[in-house]
Amino acid sequence: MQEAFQHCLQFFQQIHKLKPESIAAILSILSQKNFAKKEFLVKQGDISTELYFVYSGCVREYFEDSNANEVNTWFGFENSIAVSTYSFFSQKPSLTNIQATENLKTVVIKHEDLQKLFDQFHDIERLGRLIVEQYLVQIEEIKVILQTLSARERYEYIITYKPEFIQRIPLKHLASFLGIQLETLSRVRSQK
Amino acid sequence: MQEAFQHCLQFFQQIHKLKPESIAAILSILSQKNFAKKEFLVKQGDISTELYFVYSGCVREYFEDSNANEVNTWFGFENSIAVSTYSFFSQKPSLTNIQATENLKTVVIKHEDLQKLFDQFHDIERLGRLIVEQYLVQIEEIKVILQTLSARERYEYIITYKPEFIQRIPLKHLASFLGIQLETLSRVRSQK
DNA sequence: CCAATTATTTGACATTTATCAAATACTAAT
DNA sequence: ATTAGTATTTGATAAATGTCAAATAATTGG
Repeated sequence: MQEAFQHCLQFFQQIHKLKPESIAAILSILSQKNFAKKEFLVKQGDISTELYFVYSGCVREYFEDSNANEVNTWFGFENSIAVSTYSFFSQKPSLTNIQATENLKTVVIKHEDLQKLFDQFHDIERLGRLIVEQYLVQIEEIKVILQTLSARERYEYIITYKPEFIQRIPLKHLASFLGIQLETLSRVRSQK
Repeated sequence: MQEAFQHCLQFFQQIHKLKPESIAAILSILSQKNFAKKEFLVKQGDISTELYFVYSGCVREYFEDSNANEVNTWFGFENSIAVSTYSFFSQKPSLTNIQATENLKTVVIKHEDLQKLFDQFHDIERLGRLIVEQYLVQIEEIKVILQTLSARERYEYIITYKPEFIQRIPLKHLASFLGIQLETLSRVRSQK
């Protein structure tokens, strides 16, 4: 049995316990995909047909704005789900790229397979709902950060609540995630 | 048959068609609640046990920050669902208030009843998942606004994509929603 | 190890936004 | 209509952040 699949399953079961048939069904649709650093899981403009459980490595989600600046919208590490939400949910072209920022091992779930599991297994649909609920609450938290905090306070929030970001994400990416300029972030850091 | 219930049901069915038994089950748990302007649907610190479909009127969601400033996080008009997400999902104390900003008619769904329907009817659980997915995408949109746009651009976004906000929401509330000061918003408006 | 690239810092200055104070405009209740 | 309260605007100034340029530091592939 694949190590990565087990981790993925554990991730799910921690959110919602599944019955044996559902577990078997999920295991039957999982596959594994590895990405080299800088490879893309999802490209802006493409329809995202897959969702990824990050088993090891790190990804970033970003888009290019009208001035071709990259705006980073999300970072994912081990034991998180990487998905271009809008595209995966609506099956319309993705607004964002998802890119490996380290060599990456993922477990893949295809949209089509997942829909079938949702149809067949009520408890998997429940799991899906709960995951989306959790994801939503996390995004709301970041939204409030962007709405209310100064550059310095945003950085302090990261230090306190997302210390792994400092270790693993280049400041250039972190800056746009926090909605500030790289130089401002650098200054805020030095005056701490 | 209550007018408001029908509207609520239509709202749901537009997102996901339900089977007759599920419709009947939903109708059996709906109730109606009206709020006078300034009344609270949810109070910061309380556990939110209800979700509201706004039939008429307008609500705002906000919290008080450490300096007792109000930060508005969401506005809801007719045909939307007002819910303190974190609290309703987790059944922990709410981080936000939800308050009627106009006299308000709502259809109420109790958390406890909803969980029972989720257990009993797979298609209602599906509906729940789809609603959360839509809500999430909307929040991500606002998050990007806060992450990337200047005060002027934020205001222009509202004018273009949320014109009803200008009509129905006092600038004071809109300002904190956009993460800018009231005076800045006023100036941005005058120089257009 | 070295060269080339990429990441981060620093400086000078411009621009945007916040802050504080006050004036004006609007609204709702009597 | 009048008054009190609330909402919005305006002005002067301070503070925060952005921009552009360049220096320094770190990392990576050969």
